[in-house]
This record gives sequence, C-alpha cells and structure tokens, in this order.
Amino acid sequence: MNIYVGNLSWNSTDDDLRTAFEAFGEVSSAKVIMDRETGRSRGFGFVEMSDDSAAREAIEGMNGKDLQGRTLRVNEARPRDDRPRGPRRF
DNA sequence: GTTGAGCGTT
Repeated sequence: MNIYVGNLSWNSTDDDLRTAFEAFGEVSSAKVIMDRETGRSRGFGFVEMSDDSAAREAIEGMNGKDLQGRTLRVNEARPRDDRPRGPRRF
C-alpha cells in the first residue's frame, strides 16, 4: 500500500515519516521527496506499508494531524507511471 | 539560513 504524505515541514526527513506511521503498523518504506535539482525538500513524501488495513488506518489517522508544525495531507498514492519522467522539453 | 501546491530518483 503506497501512501502519499503532503504538506510536510521542510526539515522533515524519511525517518520522521517512518516514525510517524509506524504507530499504525509496519512501515516497509518511507521517503521524503527532495528536489533533485536544488537538493532541498519538496515538502511531501511517500510511505509504503505492508499491511493494507494498517495503511488505511494510518491514512485516516495521520491525515489532518500535525507533524513538525505542519498539518499533514495523507492519501493513497497514485501509480508512478502516471507522470512522464523522460527528458525535459524546452 | 529564502519558499508552500503537489504525487517520488530506483
């Protein structure tokens, strides 16, 4: 189960996400997306959980919650292939 | 020591 987590604080890290979601179940993977060009946080991330039911509980439980002063936006993630990632056009 | 809507580098 892939989970999208948005509205993160810019100093939030992967471990912050993992720790926050491990309260609801087993977190297989947690990652905060950083801007590849600037190296700074983009303010959102993804959490992958093994148990789907725990993931849904985490979504309902973490959505609207507060992490490092920012209100979280939690939802089920979309497939990655949904967006082109090829060479940037000018 | 900057900024604030969104869906990730493999």
